[in-house]
Amino acid sequence: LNPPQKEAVEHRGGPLLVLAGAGSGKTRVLTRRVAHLIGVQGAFPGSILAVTFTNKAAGEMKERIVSLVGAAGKNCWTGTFHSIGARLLRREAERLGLSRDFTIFDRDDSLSSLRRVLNALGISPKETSPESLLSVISRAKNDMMSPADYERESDGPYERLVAQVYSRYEAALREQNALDFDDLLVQPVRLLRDEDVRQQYAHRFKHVLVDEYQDTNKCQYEFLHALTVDHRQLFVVGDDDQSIYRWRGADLNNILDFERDHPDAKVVRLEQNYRSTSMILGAANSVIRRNIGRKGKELWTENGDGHPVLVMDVQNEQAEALAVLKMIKGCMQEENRTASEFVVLYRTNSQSRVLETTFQQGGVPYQLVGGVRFYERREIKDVLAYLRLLVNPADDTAARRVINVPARGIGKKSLEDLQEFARVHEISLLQAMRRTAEGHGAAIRAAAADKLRGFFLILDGAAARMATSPVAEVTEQILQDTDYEQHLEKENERDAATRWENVLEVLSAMQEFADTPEREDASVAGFLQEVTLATDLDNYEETAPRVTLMTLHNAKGLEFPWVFITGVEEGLFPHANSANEPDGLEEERRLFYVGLTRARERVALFTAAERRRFGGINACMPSQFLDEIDPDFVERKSLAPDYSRGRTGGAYRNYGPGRGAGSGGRSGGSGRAGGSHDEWRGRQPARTVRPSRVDDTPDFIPSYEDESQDGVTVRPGMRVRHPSWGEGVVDAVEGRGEGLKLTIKFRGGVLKKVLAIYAKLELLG
DNA sequence: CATATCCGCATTTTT
DNA sequence: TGCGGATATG
Ligand SMILES: Nc1ncnc2c1ncn2[C@@H]1O[C@H](COP(=O)(O)OP(=O)(O)OP(=O)(O)O)[C@@H](O)[C@H]1O
Repeated sequence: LNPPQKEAVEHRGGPLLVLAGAGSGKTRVLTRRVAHLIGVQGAFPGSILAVTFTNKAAGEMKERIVSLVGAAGKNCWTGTFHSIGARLLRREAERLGLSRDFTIFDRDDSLSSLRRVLNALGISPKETSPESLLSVISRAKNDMMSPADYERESDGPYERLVAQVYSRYEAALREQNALDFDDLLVQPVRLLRDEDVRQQYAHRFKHVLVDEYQDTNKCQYEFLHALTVDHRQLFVVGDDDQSIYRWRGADLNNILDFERDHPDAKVVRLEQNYRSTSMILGAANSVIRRNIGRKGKELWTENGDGHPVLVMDVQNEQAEALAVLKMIKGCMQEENRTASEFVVLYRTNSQSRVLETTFQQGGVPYQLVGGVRFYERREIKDVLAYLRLLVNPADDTAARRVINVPARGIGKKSLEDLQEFARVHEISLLQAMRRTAEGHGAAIRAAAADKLRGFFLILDGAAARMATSPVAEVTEQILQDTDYEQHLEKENERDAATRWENVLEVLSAMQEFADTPEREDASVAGFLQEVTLATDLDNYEETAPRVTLMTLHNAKGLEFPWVFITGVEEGLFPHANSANEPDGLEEERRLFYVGLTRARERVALFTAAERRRFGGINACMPSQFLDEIDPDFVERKSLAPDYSRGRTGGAYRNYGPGRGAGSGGRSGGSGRAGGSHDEWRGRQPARTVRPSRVDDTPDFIPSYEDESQDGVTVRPGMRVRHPSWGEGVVDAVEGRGEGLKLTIKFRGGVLKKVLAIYAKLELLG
């Protein structure tokens, strides 16, 4: 630790803020602080509450503590705000009038409940989008506004509508004994408004520590305040330049006003960056300097200059993916790097698709973080819905989910009738279903009622087994009884196998959960909770020999030797929608800063001339952020500018100025410097099976052999040789550029379809 | 009521 | 382009 780091770690008395830029060791300081509190200042592990940004980081911190002080270390509370909130609420459920078995609703469940509310209010989801309503409500909750508060302050017809929906939505959740994600933050604050409870917990948690403080919201602020207002042992670390969650309610003022809110606060600044080369740091600093209202930090490093940030112009997203792939392959081969050293970052999840397919075809293993979460997949949620009903029979959302899975002849109409019956009799949907099955409920068709009886046979059987058997076994029986595998096949033959595998994975997760000794909450509710709060990031294996693909948001707090950022184009990054939000551009810039500062050694930014979006091809302009990087830290390169039908592509060519792209000279868009297609093609050697490297390829672009032929027009009838299949004749040509596929007839009439750039083909004529 | 097919819309980012 | 909701048909 350097002196200021040490000062922070060893600080005694009063609130402390470590305000420091990227890679300056904030997280390290936080971890060491916990160790110091226990090891040197004699704090009990049980008196420590440490909030981390992921559950994984929380687990690692706890492990450290346990290795430091032994089993007692388990008594400290570490976790994300959400998981800590959930844990607190399970303990204190009755005080809030909740049952201990409450269900945590994910976004899907919340939306489903909201849709039902809209339906009951006669509001058409077409006119009023449930998604945007939910986000408004979520925002209100994170700002600690109750439905009544919202109603009071509502202005105009839309807000009045929101107020009404919000209030009904909350009631719907309470009726279902459910909490949404935001409740996990809001309800603990409500809980701590009871002075007795507050004192009890404030007394227990004598040391409260928070990582990534810049992205806390009002609600989290109040939570921390309630716990620390008396003893003032609040230790937070953060970087205002890395706040990227304003859109979900994060309040930068929490960190900006820390000193004002805590007059007795000490602020420690860390200015030495240990992560990145000075080129990368210089590039990142030059970008973030453009934001206004910053605390302002000067970062320096003892690390060497390193290499400039590479800016690559490519034709389209396919060329982009391929270029990334090739660079990674080249580096792995020639610099002996492992796949785990690379991360590919992007602004939107949809950009991962082309990367995935390219990596698959190129045989490079990857690890996708984010996107559709595992436990949000339909088949998984179906299975878990049965468990949810066993734990919490009031969970109408789960009931709605499984009522017709597998098909029981209960469609829209019967469901409506059942829900209406439940509403009139003030019972849960499950109870309405049971009464109907027993013959004194809603009037639905006899066949459907019969199927419902079958449903309860399964559910009640499972409930009975639950007392004696492990969850995994109970679930397995449910799957058998419902013929779920067959259901999957009937539904969609193509995906059935994958889906079933996912289901089996859940079973093994249950087993693992049950087999892990000394769990705080080993109940089924505990399992469901863990699963709902788990993110991909928690399962992320940083040392696995795979390239990481993830959004820039998910990359916060991580570091990699090599960072690729794709899609650095106007409208995508910064995202067009950000223009609608106040200070949206600044937040995008912070996100860019976060991306750049993940890198230890090298950064490559990609900007495409065109990109497929919604099926159409859109022309793209390079992102303004590229111009904002100080030219001294940039090296600009252009890849083969254009591909035309029937020619395999791929050689790197250098068109741009070697250095200092600056702001001028970009008006023509990117990557089109090569003139017309024919002209360009005409200049290529007639036949180059293994082109020598383009001379001016700078040495920091990994040198690799281009595996495709370059500049050759392939036509049906041409003879080729394949290393393993021997000689053959091109039968058909489809696709273009990097996606060029050849159907080749080999000896014996064997037809093979190959991607030209990967098949090591030799052209014979 | 289930199934097949069509159409329209979407992509910002996440617990 | 691809999914999910809406509509038509059996
Ligand atoms: N005093 C130090 N000596 C050597 N290396 C250090 C020191 N402090 C931190 N590091 C290293 O610097 C890197 C960044 O540390 P850390 O992740 O804690 O920074 P951070 O400020 O939390 O970064 P960010 O805000 O970007 O997430 C890590 O690899 C860490 O091991």
